[in-house]
Amino acid sequence: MGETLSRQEREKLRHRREILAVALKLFSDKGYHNVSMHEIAASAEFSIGSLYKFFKNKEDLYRSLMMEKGEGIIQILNDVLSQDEDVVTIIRNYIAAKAGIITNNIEIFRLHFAETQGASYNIKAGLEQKMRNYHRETIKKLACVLEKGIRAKALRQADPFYLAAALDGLTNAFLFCWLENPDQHPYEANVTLITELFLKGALE
Amino acid sequence: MGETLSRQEREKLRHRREILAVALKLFSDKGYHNVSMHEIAASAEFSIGSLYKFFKNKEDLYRSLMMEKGEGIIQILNDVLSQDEDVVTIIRNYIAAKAGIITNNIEIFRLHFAETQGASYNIKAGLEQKMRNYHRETIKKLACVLEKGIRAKALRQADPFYLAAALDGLTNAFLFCWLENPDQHPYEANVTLITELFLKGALE
DNA sequence: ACATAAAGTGAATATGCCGTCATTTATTGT
DNA sequence: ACAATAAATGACGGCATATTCACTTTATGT
Repeated sequence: MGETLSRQEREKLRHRREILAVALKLFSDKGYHNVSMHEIAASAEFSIGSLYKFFKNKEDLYRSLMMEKGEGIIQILNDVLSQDEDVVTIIRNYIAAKAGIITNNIEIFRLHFAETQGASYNIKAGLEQKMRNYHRETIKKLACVLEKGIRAKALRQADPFYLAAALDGLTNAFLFCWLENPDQHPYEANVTLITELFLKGALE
Repeated sequence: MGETLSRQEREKLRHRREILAVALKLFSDKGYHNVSMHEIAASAEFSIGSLYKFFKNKEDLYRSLMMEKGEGIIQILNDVLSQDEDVVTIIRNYIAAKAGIITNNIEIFRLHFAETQGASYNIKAGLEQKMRNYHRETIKKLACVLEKGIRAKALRQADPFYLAAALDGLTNAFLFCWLENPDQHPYEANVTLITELFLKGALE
């Protein structure tokens, strides 16, 4: 399909993206509730009215932000988990891929963690549900990969879902270290340690 | 010190605690910003005016809530980590203790995760800083314990801080499973799996 | 019984922000 | 050059909610 967009349409898209980028920065710095539409408008150098031409309301803006970034991320992880490699290689690739994803999306993650975790029926219920499902799906996909490893007697006999959750948690731990102090705790430098820890444990 | 409080003083404290309990419930259900002082007042069966007799403002109420619960929790973990036992036993006790703590404080954790993670300078800056320090201190204390294990050649040669972070992340992963679905993923049932995974890894 | 203090109340105030819409400015086609 | 259409503007209405304070009720001490 030769999606030929007119200049005007391309400009419009660019403006939309600019607004989203500004909003992401502000939200991730200050939190959803502490950023006003006026502030976003001013920061993006548009009028408030214009914001409402692009997005139905504040929630819609937030929703668009999360969904559009989120889908790209899921895609990447899915690709890694669909590779035709042996389990250990895929695990290593998964750990490494997460590094790249986070590096390119710190703000999104900050925001996601700030607005989402725990609170079950916050506003944006539908969206968070969807994001959570994405996450769960990824974990499940990871679990499938691990299950093959278990059946091949490469991995320990255990519920693959828990193994997947464990790997997810392990990587997150290092990611948090890194988020708190990017210079002192570079995630990428620890990919090997994470892999080793997950596979062989902390003993000896 | 025989802190003899008059009946009136005891009542006042009780009222204060009741308000905090109600606020915790509401906050953890709906998120800080989606609960009004009026709602807390009504739910606690006090007038708004009374709330402001107890707490300077909404933020002060929240702050009190987090600090008072938080300090108790830190205390428990510190105790576990100060036991005079071998490393592996302490690790197991730590994992188990976390189960108890979370069981008794689900709301606090929901709330903490919802309001705190990631967003670096949200409101309540001072408080979150303090909470984060508490967490860091606990991790450090855990790291000290692990370091002894490393020196004794019981644990793998690695930065003890990272090992501590890893254990923290691993337990959190299971806690999240449990938070999302308490019946299907009881944390307590998995203490052994967590310990095994941390010590020996996923390989088999 | 009475005075004094403490606890409790809620209408009223002040603030801040979401979202609208009548109007202005820019762009396109003829 | 000139409609006709699309994009952009920002003052303003309306609403939710934090906080105050003048007042009422309850408790305490003499």
